[in-house]
Formats: sequence, structure tokens, C-alpha cells
Amino acid sequence: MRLSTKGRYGLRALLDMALHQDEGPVLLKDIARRQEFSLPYLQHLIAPLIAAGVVKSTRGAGGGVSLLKPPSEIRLSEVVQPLEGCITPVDCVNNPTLCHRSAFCVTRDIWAEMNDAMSEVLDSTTLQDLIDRQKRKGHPKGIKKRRIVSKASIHR
Amino acid sequence: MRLSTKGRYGLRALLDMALHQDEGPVLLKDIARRQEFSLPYLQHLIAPLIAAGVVKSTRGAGGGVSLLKPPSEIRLSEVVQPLEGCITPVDCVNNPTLCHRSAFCVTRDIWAEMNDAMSEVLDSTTLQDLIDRQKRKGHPKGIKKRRIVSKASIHR
DNA sequence: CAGTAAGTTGACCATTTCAGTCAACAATTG
DNA sequence: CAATTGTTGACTGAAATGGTCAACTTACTG
Repeated sequence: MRLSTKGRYGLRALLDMALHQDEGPVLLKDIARRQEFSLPYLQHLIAPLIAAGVVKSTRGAGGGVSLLKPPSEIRLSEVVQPLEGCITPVDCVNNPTLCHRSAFCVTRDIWAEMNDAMSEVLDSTTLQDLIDRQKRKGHPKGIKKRRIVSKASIHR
Repeated sequence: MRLSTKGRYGLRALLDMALHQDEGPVLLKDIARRQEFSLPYLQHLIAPLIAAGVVKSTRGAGGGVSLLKPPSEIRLSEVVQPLEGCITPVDCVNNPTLCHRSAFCVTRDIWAEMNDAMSEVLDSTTLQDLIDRQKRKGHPKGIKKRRIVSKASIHR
């Protein structure tokens, strides 16, 4: 039941973006440095978010990425979905025809309940909520200065 | 975020067992046939449930598997956990030291909320609840008679 | 217009996990 | 002893995961 790094890193990237966008488009390079994952990988996380209409990119010098909507209008489900695909625990929940047992399968009902419970969290939380929480916690802008980080550090 | 077949098939196997245990120990062979997955695979699903103390097995002729507790005392979390391991979306939720960002990471808080939401469903539902639902739905004992099933049928 | 700074895209790769089979074995019954 | 039934571990093919790298496009700067 693990989320992949796409969803996890992608959401962190978006939060980082939100926390820095007052300074204009945010450089992928800076997000990667602050969030401590590689730029090449980050590039692949951004693409689906652009396709989903959550993020806009500007090329060329002075370019970068920025949010297309105010953070209060971005639900986490809008972010996680493009990155992870549907988050359902079992495919038959959304696609009953996958299994001929669906109609009378009660375990499927349970997976549907789990699905609803997870969706509820992601639907009811916005990027703004994350920003607010971050500000209460400190480190409001993440790690800003370049730091020497050992290669062995775990990015999980 | 998919559950593996272990958790899904395992829970179905347990429900099947519960629905048939009035007739004494249930044969793995029969569970496999009714639930439409292979016996060799089912054998591997039973082992963790025995280790977890949910299921008891009897070898030899007339043997089979049976529940160690009444269905009303078996929470789904007790079944899913041994099969899937911890169901958390991200490891750092249960093990903050995995990532040095844990202390100030707000995305981690969200994954923790998702974790709680999922756990709540599995903790608050018992095998008896599944039995009751199944009886209301019909097919109370699953598919009993041997049926010819095409190889192409999808077991998802 | 040249040069450089960005983001974009697709090819590629190593490792791990998943889903499952198979065969040898242990225990129980009759 | 023979038949039945569960137990265990080795093994395997396919797919997903978690990346890297290089070529390309676009845009700004001087």
C-alpha cells in the first residue's frame, strides 16, 4: 500500500513552489536542491502536473514553474491523482467489470470504504492548508541555503 | 497505492473459511476452487495467517484450516497486517528516523492522516461484519458447485 | 544574431516487488 | 503402509519503481 516517490516528491515539490512563488517563477533546480532530490527526476514529476493544469512553466532564462491557481483552490487530490493515478486499493472498486464477482463480493465493499476514507483526506485538504501548517511548524521555506549533503543520506 | 493480491485473496480466503467452518476444518483445495485462485498460491497466503494466530491448521486426512477465534473477534486489520505488512502509505509515518525532514515535514502529516483513515476502516470492521453483509447480499457461501471457468477469466 | 539559461521529452537501465509454480517434505488418518 | 492434507523453500517471468542521460525546444540577454 505504499505511495510511490512520484506522489511524495511531487507534493513536496508543489509545496516548495507555493512557498517561493512570491519571487516569481521557481527554478526546478532550486526545488530539487531544497527538497533534496535529483533535478532529472524532478523534471519527470513536473510533466504530469503541467498536463493536469496545476502548474505552468516558462522556458528560457528567467523561466521556471509556477502555480496556475491560488493554493487554496488546489486540493491534494488534484496533485496526487496525476502523479499516482487513481489511488484506489483495488482496481475493481472503480471498474466492477474487471471481476465477475464484483456484484456479490463483500471484500470489495471494504476496499471501497478504504478508498473513500483516503479520498476524503486528499479532497478535503488544500495546498493552502499545507502552507499554513508549515508556517506553524517553522522551516517555513524549507532549507534555503545550499548545504553539503552526504550521498548516503536517505531521501525517504 | 494498490493492495497486493496477498491481502485481497487472503481476506477472501478467510471469509470463505468463516462461511464454511460449521462443516469442520475447511480444505484449502475447496477454498481455492470456490474463490477461483490457485491452490499453490493459497498455500502461501495461509502461512502468515497461521503465524498471526488467526487460523489453525490440521494436517492429514480429514484435516484443513479453521478459525482460532469467533469471526466477531477478528478485526480486518489483524488479517491484512500479516499479509501486507504495515499498510502505511509512506514508511516515515511509522519510522520518523528514516528521513531527517520528518520533524518539520507537513506532507508527512498528510500521509499520517491517510494512514489513520485507512486503519480506522480495518480496525472497525470484523470478519463477522463481512459475513453479515454477505448474507444480506446472497451468494452466502460463495460459489459452491464446481464450475468450468475459462483460463482467460480475470481474477482481480 | 549568438550565446546561454531554462524547461521537455524520450530512451535507457538496474533493482526490487509481485504473482505464481513446483517439488520435496511432514504429519495425520485409517 | 497408503492416502490425504498442510508446510516450506527454491525458483521464475513479468512488471513496476526509481532513477540517469542526452538531445531538443523555447526564450531571454547583450
